[in-house]
Amino acid sequence: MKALAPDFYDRPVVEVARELIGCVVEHGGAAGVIVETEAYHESEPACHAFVGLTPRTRTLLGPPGRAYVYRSYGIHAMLNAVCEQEGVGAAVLIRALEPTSGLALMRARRGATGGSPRAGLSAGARSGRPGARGSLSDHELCSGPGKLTQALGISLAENGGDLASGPVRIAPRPPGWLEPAIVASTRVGITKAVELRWRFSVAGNRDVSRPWPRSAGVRP
DNA sequence: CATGGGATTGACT
DNA sequence: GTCAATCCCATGC
Repeated sequence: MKALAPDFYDRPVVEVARELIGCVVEHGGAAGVIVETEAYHESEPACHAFVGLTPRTRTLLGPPGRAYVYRSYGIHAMLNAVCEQEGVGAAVLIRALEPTSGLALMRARRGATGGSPRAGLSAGARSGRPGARGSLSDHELCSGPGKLTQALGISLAENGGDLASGPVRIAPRPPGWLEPAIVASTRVGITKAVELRWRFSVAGNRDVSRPWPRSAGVRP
């Protein structure tokens, strides 16, 4: 699989966020097409790099084309692609994938421990719902930033890795994804700079993490 | 050194 | 809709 070169990421982060839609993320024997992204830039307060260089933002301020992986809510790993020139804190958060290969592996990882502590044990069995565990649908595997890292087996150990050489790799849009229908909307789960429409997703795709707000103008 | 807050998810009321 | 889990790290004494 041919990966995107570092210079792909060396341009305005919002542009890269849009261009990454349709590209393929691969790790741990599984892969999926990116269907949702968000851009973050040091010039706005929702970005971790807003505060400048700290141990946490070292990768974020480093050279483009690297993976920035951090832990969220003490539980989930978040995968970002570092963008813009070295010294500028900017990254694209990969928020959702449409699974394309290694689905059995994804399902195994998602069903196993590693996500929410409660996921797995008590879940489905007790609620009586058939199959809350062990039989996740394809659309439940990678439809969220924490879900996709779990499905691909991406952990904090991958922080700083080169996205061209791996272990986490990103490849260009495959045939059939050359011109995705992209919708822009506001970012999810943040409390600052909420007005920026820096979230991009594939219109109508079933693997996105959350429905589109009315303002996005997507027809169901 | 102590504290507080998340770029979330899944279970439960 | 509400809520807890859980840990890294930025911030403030």
